[in-house]
Amino acid sequence: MTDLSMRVMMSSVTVGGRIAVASAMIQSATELIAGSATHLISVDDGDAAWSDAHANFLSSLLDAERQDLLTFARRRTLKPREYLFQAGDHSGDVYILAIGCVRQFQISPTGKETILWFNFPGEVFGLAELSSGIERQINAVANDASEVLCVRRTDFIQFLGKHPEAAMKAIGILSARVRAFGYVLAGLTLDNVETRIARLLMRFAAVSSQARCSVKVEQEEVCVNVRLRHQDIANLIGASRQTVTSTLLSLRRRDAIRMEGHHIHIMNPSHFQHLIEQSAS
Amino acid sequence: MTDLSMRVMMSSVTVGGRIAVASAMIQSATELIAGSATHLISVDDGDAAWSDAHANFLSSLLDAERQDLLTFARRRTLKPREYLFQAGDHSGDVYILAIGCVRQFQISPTGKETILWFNFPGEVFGLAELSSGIERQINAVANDASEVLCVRRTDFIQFLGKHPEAAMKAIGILSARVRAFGYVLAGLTLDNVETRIARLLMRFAAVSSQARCSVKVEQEEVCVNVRLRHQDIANLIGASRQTVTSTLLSLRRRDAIRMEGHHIHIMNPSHFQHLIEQSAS
DNA sequence: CTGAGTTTGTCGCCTAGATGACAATTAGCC
DNA sequence: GGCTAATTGTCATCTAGGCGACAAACTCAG
Repeated sequence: MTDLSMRVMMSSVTVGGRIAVASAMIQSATELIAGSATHLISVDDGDAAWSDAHANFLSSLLDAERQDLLTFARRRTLKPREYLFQAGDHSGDVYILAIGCVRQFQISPTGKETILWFNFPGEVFGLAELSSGIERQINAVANDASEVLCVRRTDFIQFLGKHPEAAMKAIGILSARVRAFGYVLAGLTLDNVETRIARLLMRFAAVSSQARCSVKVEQEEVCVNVRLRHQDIANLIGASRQTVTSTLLSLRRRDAIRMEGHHIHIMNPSHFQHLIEQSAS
Repeated sequence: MTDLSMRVMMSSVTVGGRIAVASAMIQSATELIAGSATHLISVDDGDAAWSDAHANFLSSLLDAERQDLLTFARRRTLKPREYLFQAGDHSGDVYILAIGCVRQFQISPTGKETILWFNFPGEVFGLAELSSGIERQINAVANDASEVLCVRRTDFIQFLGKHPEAAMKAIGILSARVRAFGYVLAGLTLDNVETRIARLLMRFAAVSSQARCSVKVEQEEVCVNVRLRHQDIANLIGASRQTVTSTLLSLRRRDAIRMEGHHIHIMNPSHFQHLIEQSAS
């Protein structure tokens, strides 16, 4: 497969009941082309939705489409922890993440944070408020140093109108997102904290870009290449920070995972998957 | 406002920070035109997403669009509890609910049901599996006697391609669905069972069709016109049946709600809303 | 290198809510 | 009307995991 054909490849393909996720990343800020995939991680079938939901919208576009979209785009650089938008804002932009990682979350009246989504390079977001000019309902903040492309809502709508194929892709991504949330929902009510954490890690491992993990990845081992504090994991799975800490510890003691600097490595995915299933009680 | 203009009215409008939901229903199976709204229920602003997510796709289409779509559609009648599709199916159809109520849910390996969504008349669903011809991930079953319009996936895609406006609407609905799930997610992790039930009732009250409630609705009182067993509520909010029973009982004893045959009436929405907020602890 | 600020690791206690096991109702059906 | 199956109401019991309160370990700016 040439690099060229890779450019427009969707990031997931179904292979006999399991899906092989080809993780892609934007290699150059100015080129914005999907890079080559180096690792294949198989995740649970139920998580097909998960990887489609994180699909690289930008690189799935045809060259002409992409070109057209980029003419509308303003580029914006974000420092870690810098807000892209906040609940209450009126900015009617649609965003595409070029580099980095953006966290989307809600804040409850009591100040608790619920993380809804992590955006990885190539993903579109901010579509939700696309309809009427309602104010933003959620918050988006850069998790790492990031670059986003900002497209005015009206321009984006116009773009989609002009390129039905692209609109179809947007619908596909959104649908996958809905399904992914469905799984999260079910998991939240049915699984215990350990299972929820384990599943989360598998998903992020499949979806986060592998390329940046400096440490040599052993044989089966996969890397969850997202900077996550225990508090973040807690906000993601709806548990308390303490519980996350001790669960993670227990997982480590059982050699299911390993810390490598600031990210987690899953020692043996298939074994880990197995562990998830039986722990589900 | 004439009946005619009503036909293409979107089902929600923003009114000073709160939204007034104009509940609409399909009055005649053969005509498929949105009926007139009789009640206005205001819900929490955060729930704007909720009503947009339940938007009446069919009646939001222009006449020409609707006509075009209907040429593709086969009609199917469902008895209560009859399956429309099941996890594992390969039916690549997109559905539009004409009459009745359809329940979408997942079954866990241990046999537990998680209800993801209730479809009300006019809603599109089954989009999720629209992308590649993956098999259905979830189950859909008629909650009441229902009628659905079935459109082959390829036809639907073609339809959207031909009518960018309609595609935009689909995107809008899907986005709202994503947002709505976000709220459910946050509620699930932050609120206790009483609050979750209360919020659920408010949402369903806003979204379910009012017209069928035979009993005279007192002054402020609103009707949650969906047939829900305690078990269903439990599956919807992720609680046990027993807890739902006793919580509902407690709500009744405090005159917050009232049973009317098989559905629940919320005695005083604003008071109820207040109750939700303070109970949230 | 240093000190403030953040993040992790550890305890013990305590409550919301799950679970199982019933009895009491109610609905649907012949 | 009468019978069965489904649904609701009630308890007593048990536990996962929340919460507060620390100490230890890291991070990073100056």
